[in-house]
Amino acid sequence: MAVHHDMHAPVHDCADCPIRHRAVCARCETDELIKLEQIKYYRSYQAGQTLIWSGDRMDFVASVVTGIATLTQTMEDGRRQMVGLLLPSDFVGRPGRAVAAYDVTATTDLVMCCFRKKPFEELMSSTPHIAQRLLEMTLDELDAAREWMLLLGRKTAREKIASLLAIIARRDASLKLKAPKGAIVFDLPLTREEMADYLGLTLETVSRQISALRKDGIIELEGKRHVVVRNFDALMEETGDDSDGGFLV
Amino acid sequence: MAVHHDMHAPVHDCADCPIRHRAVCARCETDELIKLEQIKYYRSYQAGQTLIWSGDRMDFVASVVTGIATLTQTMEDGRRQMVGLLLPSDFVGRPGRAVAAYDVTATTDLVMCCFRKKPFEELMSSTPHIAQRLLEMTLDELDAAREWMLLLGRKTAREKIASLLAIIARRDASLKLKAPKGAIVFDLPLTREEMADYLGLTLETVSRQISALRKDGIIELEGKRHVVVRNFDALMEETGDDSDGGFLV
DNA sequence: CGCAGAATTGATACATCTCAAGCTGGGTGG
DNA sequence: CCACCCAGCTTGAGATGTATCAATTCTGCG
Repeated sequence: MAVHHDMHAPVHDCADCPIRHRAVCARCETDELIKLEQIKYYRSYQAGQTLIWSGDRMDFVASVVTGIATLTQTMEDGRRQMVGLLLPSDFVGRPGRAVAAYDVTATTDLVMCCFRKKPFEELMSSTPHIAQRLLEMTLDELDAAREWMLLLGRKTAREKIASLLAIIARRDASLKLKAPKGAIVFDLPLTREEMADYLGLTLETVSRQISALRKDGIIELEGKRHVVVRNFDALMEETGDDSDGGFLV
Repeated sequence: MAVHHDMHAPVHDCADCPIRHRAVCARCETDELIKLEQIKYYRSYQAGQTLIWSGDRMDFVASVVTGIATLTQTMEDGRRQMVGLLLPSDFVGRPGRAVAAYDVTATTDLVMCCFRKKPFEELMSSTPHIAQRLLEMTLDELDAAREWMLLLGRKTAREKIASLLAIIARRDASLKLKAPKGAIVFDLPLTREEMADYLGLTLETVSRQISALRKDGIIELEGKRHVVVRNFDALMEETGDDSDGGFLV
């Protein structure tokens, strides 16, 4: 059993799992969980590690348990576009596909709950709860991708930055279950270059626009990564979105 | 029974349906088809008509039978981004969602096979074949959306145009089951403005880049819409994609 | 301390947008 | 039958936003 560069996390019980109610297993009954438990194993990766390269054979699918990973596409000449940001409970891999379509990289230390692909596929056809949940999650991802297409195709650099900050702020708030009262405070999980790859910009433009938002009092920065948003509505104004948007799901 | 602006096409049998083997019903057995048949109805729309507005209540889901439709998002100030191109067999609507997230517009005359949403959802949980096929189609759409994100975020105007032409050419070839020998000939199903909305460009830039590709001998034009591609590899060179890309599915 | 990666800032180049003027082709009505 | 019209398209000239290239400046860490 070769332990390459990855660390192995302690296996723990699905019942205690932090993503139990949101991941692909969310709908499973106890007996279904037991079957999943038999084919699952945990894997840990260090920040910066690329877990999967586009074109690799994939013999597993997985859920992000903790940490953040990215999905990126790269062109021959090196231009890169991030096409997905994977947060805890998000699903990686495609049942029925043998080869990875994107690079998957850990931007923070990362723990994944992996399922061997073959048994997972068999389980999927026998337990509709898994397929149902996966469909729901895939539809959500498709909506997110389409919102991102609007951003990439039509928004200005400033709107792109504001949109990304708003998304991170909102997610962070929902994770902490914080009331939207008072200042929203969070850490950027991405470097400037990663933000650029996500937004279809250069890192210099990202840096300039963040500075501009800071000068205009929309955000405050403590260090490079720590962001304070005192007036969330003001930030939303900068995103270019409808004021009532984002409540469809 | 108010027949608004839409024409009603003659109802026909699923067995004769041109999209029978590719649509959401592709995996259904005869008995499942019978149930679907009971809740389906056809609807026709004229080119240019918007079938669904973002925010509308949706009481049905549907498959495109013939014709082409688009999914678009619009910002408050009128900036528009197309986020989907719906071809025969593609699925419209999201089970479990009450309200449309995008505008759906017919760019050609269009026939849709509609299912009342409630019964469709019930059928979905009782017949896994439908959910399975829908998952597969949604995953394909997600891949397409992600490829489009690369285009929107990182490709030049010329590469965007070449990519769109290549996609249309390829689809047309696969529809006609034509050998890739000789010239590929097709009609653009979109106006310059629609192409611009798809590509995140202005219509002027679309027009200029098409002219440039014509001057460079990559494509030939007969009229505004009819395109001849004598050397498909030369067109592919202009897309910026890997030469071996697009064979993952 | 000092190094290296990350980020900022500046000056300039350039791709695409914007605004504006004509062109084209097919349909319509006098 | 011709003149006109109009939507769709093309082309031009100039403006502008972002990329590119190039210095610095931070920041954390060995």
